Amino acid sequence: MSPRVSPSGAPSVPDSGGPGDPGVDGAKGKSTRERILDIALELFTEQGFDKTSLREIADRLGFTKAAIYYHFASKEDILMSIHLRFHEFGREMLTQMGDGPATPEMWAGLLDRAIDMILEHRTLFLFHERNQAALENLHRERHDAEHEDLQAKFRQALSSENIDLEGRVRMAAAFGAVMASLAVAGDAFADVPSDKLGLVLRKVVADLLRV
Amino acid sequence: MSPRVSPSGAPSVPDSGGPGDPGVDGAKGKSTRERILDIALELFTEQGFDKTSLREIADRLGFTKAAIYYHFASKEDILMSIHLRFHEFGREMLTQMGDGPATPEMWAGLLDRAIDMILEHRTLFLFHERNQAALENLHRERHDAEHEDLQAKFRQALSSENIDLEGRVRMAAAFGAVMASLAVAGDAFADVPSDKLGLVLRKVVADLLRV
DNA sequence: GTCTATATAGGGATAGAC
DNA sequence: GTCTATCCCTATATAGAC
Repeated sequence: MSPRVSPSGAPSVPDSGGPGDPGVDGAKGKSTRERILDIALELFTEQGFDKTSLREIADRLGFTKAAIYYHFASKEDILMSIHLRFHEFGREMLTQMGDGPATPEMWAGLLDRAIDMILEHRTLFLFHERNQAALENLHRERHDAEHEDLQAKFRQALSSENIDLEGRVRMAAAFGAVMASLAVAGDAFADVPSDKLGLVLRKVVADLLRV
Repeated sequence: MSPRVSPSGAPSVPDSGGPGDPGVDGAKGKSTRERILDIALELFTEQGFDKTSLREIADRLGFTKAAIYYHFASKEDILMSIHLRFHEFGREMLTQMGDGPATPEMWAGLLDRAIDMILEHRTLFLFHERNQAALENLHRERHDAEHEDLQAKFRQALSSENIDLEGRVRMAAAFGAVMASLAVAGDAFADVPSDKLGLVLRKVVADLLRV
């Protein structure tokens, strides 16, 4: 318990990963904190969260595991930080949905954005696919209100009274179709240019939702 | 190392879960081995493989964790045994595919069967969804030739030269659509009767593959 | 900001009694 | 077929030096 606060007063901004924000030290690239997150994302995606030790992460970066505790309060804190990057996208989707009842048209628009996001952050989405268990444990402990909202909205849309069963199944199916094509079977289409793949997927989604 | 062989000479038959094979002891239901697998499947699906200890499994069954080692050589052996149940379905799909090039029609037939299987063994598929990382580690150690075959065939179909990109994406999408509707968003459609859900899904798949 | 050294716990696995 | 007792290792996490 008694989580230690990150020493740098910096808020946990959604680091876009771009070459934007300069590190605290040299003018050179990313801060140590971000470098830890990058390596962690890579290893967690490859081997899974539980099978990856802090030692492994530290070794890759050239220092010892204890040093990590300067930047993060715990191993779970790292997991959470990565999850937060992902969460940004969810928030965007949420606002886009508004609070009216979900319609197939809206869903199509949502997935349209999602396709771009997934294409651009493939590993991040793959990470979520492959670490569902660890992430659920995370939410069981820390009750993230924001996450609940998102999840609830999602489920609500999929159980909406206004839409018949077939329509709702089609919505779920469209979502799964996108995820499977981009994240899960990712390396099967790895050589396909993103724009081309995106184009086909949009067609598939439109077809599926009949819009 | 030096894996201990299961004492009961029984081959690891694909226990269908039915009330078929009587236990060794009383005429009453399942053998201890199967009861362990059932509880393990439940806990692994709920909390994840790594977050579930042998102690937890044993507690649920009313004995201590050491007793488990009479039935299984290791914790991974339990994971493997559960995975083998799943593998039966893959094998069936494999033979159904034959060795000719995959066509959308064949794929539709494949998914037609898959829908039934998933509907009937939802938790088993959900388990696989949520423990992808642990399962991949399993295959990294023990080189399962059969599994390689299945995986290879799957990828091969998705990268087949005979089918254009859109066709292949549609195949991947169809698969993802089914998985998402049945396993991932499972509780959203939990109250929907299986036959009704299956019917809609078949329609969606046919639509998606244009057959 | 990064390090060494160390505390502590929990989990997987073994040996052998009953 | 199930149990107790125990070994051993790894991993998280802490304290505090540089």
